[in-house]
Amino acid sequence: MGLERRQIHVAYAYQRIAEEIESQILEGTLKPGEQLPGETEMAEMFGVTRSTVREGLRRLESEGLVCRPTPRRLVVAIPRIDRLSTRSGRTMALMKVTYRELWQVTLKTEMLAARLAAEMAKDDEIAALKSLHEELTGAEGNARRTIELDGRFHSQVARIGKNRVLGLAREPVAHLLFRGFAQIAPFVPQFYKRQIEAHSNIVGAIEARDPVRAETWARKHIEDFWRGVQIAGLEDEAAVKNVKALS
Amino acid sequence: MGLERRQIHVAYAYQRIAEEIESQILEGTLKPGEQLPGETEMAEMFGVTRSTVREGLRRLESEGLVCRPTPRRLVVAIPRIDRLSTRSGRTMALMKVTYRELWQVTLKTEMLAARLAAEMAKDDEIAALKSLHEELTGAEGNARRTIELDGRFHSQVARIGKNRVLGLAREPVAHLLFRGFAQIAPFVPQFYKRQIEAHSNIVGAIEARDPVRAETWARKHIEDFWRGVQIAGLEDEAAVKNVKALS
DNA sequence: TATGAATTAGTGTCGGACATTCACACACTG
DNA sequence: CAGTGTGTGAATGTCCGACACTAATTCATA
Repeated sequence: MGLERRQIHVAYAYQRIAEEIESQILEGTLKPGEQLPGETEMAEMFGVTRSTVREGLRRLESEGLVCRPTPRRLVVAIPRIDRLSTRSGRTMALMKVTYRELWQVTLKTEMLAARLAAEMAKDDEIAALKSLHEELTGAEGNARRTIELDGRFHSQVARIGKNRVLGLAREPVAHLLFRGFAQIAPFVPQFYKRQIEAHSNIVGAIEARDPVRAETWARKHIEDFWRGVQIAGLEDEAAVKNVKALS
Repeated sequence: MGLERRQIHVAYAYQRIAEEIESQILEGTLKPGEQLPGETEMAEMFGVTRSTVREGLRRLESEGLVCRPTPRRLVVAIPRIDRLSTRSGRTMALMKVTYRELWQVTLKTEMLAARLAAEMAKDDEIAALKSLHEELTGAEGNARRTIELDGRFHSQVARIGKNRVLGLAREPVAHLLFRGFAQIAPFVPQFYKRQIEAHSNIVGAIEARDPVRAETWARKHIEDFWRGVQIAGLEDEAAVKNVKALS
């Protein structure tokens, strides 16, 4: 039986400022796009110094809830997905997650993405996908470029599926996993061709609006990647050595 | 053909400070747990004022790369998963993602979580799961408590699976989706019982180390949830009305 | 009306200041 | 020696005031 540890947390002024503004954004009192008053004005609004306001604003900025298109305009914003991705990616890297962990999740997300894409695809989206695919075909042998284009290909597939939650969830994971291509390719040179072929089939299935086939090929594609991971002996290896190199 | 608009971005001092420290953390020069110099010291290290350093630090703090257990200790940290979750959750709420989007993803994550749990479970983890399940059984009829315990149940299942990436990816999504329970329960009172039954079966399958059955029950469980969503007519409804209420 | 110049106001940064309180070291007690 | 009290110093949180630079706005001009 004991004393519960409860946060006393007599929040500092700069924290309360941040929280206050945050609240108003989340409540909807402040709407995305709306412009906030100047620092000086806020300072006297909240009864603190400008320095204190600024410290609070830095936090909101970093959280993506406000942004400054130019130093003079401070507007309410919706956090950008890619920023969140970066952050998740960094965290996973710092946690030293393994290829196995990444792969298990990616297998599922990419299958889902492919299926949804086949269900939802519109012609222009397919065209965009094809053009990406062709670019990738041309990049055969170039690991760096392949990784870049592969990532964009899969992102595009996901985008076609019109599921923003999936987009949010898969992005950092897939990104980290596919980076591993660089470590695998030297062991399995035929990987380029296999990848291109799998992508072809995925595109084909999406174009044919065949969700099942799309999902199947996505599965094959990602399973194939796992084989590569195994050949390279990376299963339980941390997926990212040098976290810094992520950006 | 034109001049590309490229970010000129003559970074401000406070940004550079943040980036510099960030770099050193990501590179590994600064290791988690390590303590940083005082603000004054940093200020003269970087040749700026303390105010400027502070603004930079606020960003790092908010990113979770450093934390202050007490105002006097500033230590390098690994971003906490729950903080990331909060942020993703907020973003999804602000984006007004639908139940459909959340559900499509959750179906897959929870199936995977259940399967992995059945493969990896250790006895004490199962015990913990059972105890959670009993608590939930006792909460029948209480929506708020049910949501809380249901969330913890699913998180525990995921934790048993020993896949941190899955944990990271599913947490905010599942959290948001399951909150919908409160809107569904009034329409489908028998939901409490169905949920308890499904959880029982999941626990049973995990205990029996039967991945397939675990996955199957997880699927049934989440599919059932979708039926609830449909009955309540929420399919394409934004999953979170009042973002603020996310806590 | 559209273009350019002038004005103004606000940001980024600086330096200094002070109260509070926390970290560390030391003394004290059992 | 372990564990508890005390005291000192230092660092934080907050404040104030100031200035250069630049971007938003206003005004003048064609």
